[in-house]
Amino acid sequence: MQLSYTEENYLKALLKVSFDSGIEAVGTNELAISLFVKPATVNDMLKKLKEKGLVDYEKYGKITLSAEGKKIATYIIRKHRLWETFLYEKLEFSWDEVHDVAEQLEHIHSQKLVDKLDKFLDFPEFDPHGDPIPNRLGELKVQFKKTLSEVAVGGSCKMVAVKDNSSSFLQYVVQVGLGLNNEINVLSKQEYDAILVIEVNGLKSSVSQKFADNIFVVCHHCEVGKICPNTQCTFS
Amino acid sequence: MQLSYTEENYLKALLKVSFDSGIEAVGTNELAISLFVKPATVNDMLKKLKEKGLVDYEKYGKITLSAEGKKIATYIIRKHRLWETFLYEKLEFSWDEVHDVAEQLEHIHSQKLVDKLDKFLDFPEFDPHGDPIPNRLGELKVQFKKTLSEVAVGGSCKMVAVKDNSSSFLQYVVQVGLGLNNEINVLSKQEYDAILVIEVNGLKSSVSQKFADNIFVVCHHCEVGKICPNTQCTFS
DNA sequence: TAAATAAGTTAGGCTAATCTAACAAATTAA
DNA sequence: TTAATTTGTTAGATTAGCCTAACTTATTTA
Ligand SMILES: [Mn+2]
Ligand SMILES: [Mn+2]
Ligand SMILES: [Mn+2]
Ligand SMILES: [Mn+2]
Repeated sequence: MQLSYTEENYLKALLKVSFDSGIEAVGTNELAISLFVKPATVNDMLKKLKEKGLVDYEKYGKITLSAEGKKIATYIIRKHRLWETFLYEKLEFSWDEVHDVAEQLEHIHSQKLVDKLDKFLDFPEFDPHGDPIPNRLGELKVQFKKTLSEVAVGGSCKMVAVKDNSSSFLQYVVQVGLGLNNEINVLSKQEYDAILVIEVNGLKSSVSQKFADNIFVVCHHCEVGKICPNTQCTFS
Repeated sequence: MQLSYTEENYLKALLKVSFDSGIEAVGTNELAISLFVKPATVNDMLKKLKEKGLVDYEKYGKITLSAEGKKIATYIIRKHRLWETFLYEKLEFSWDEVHDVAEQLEHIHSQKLVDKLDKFLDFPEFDPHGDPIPNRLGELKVQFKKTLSEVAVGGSCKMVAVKDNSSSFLQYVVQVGLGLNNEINVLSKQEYDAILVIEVNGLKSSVSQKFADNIFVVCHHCEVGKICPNTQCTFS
């Protein structure tokens, strides 16, 4: 089934919104916000996607992806993250520049291109933002993780991913000396507004709750797909 | 000016048709054939492109690209050929597979991507089909060349490009043992139907006039951008 | 040069993706 | 449990890119 650029984006948004909210069933308005269109527009498209068997949904009910819809959405994510990795690893893009270009590249239709790109990059498991890249079968590594705001004062952790992929946020992350796999010490937290003082590679910074909510961390002994050897670890 | 996928294809077709025919001014029907649409459709688009200052044309007159239109069309060609080179050189695509994917990739909007890709490929001057790749300034290497059908019986030459980029033709070229920079000896030619007997790396094959019209060749002493040291050379 | 043919244009219609405005159903609060 | 609010749907319009059928202009050919 050859889908349009737009149809693909609706499927991807559905997967992303349900993943981010933690709830499988998604509403029309929610989806409209995520796609920067009006609810009426979403409603039209939903009818078409239902017709094609890509979403399950009844009038006034919640929306979920069908098995086929989810497969396609996952494939789009796979392409997006492979392209981000390519741009970052091979073309010297910085991690805040890759997303917008990948938004375009993810819609190129060529199975061979995706497989060859995957091989060229040596089958990467994570993209430049720490997000897992689905493999040919749609499987991905699940990382047990918390946000930086959940880490106790006095504790330390390792950054493994970012939640917000916007250029402005990512540039800010770099500014406080942070990058993937960096150690973070949480020195103190304000009662009143939850402002955190953190230390990264000797550099101390004050960051907001909002900032800390968008940084994913694990215990610094944690390894992907394994049980953490640290018996005190509260992440896995 | 951010153009649509379709508008870009019209500009590219205009450049290609005028280049292939050797005549700058192009007609509505000609363009329609090349784009697989109807003349009426071309007419609609022409009005829009004229409005945007990308083509010069008056009702019932011939069509030419404006300076701006030509610049954009050349940039699309640059992207197309860089992507073909990437697929061929880095992702193990064969030369008959690259064109269709490049037709999609040429529409990705990112100046940085193009420049970085160019650098990653070490600023290639020719694509896998022997076509010149315009540089950042839109300049390209012009190769003096003839078609294989113009070579005299008993003569020899070197293949430098193909005219037809279709998968079926390119596969046929490989089948007779030919590739870029291979030496070809023209052993004989039939009076009646111009069937040629050629020899490539010791392999003899009979090829049609149509085939020979689509193979571009030079003298085997010729080098791009230089005057051939062979005083007998009839190519440059 | 007049008729025939080719080339180009116009009018009107279709579909995909979007919108606004009005309406209907479901949920929440009083 | 009614009223208010939120959420979702429908009807009707718009734009880009395409079409067919009918028409007009330009070019050939007799
Ligand atoms: Mn991204
Ligand atoms: Mn990412
Ligand atoms: Mn090509
Ligand atoms: Mn080419």
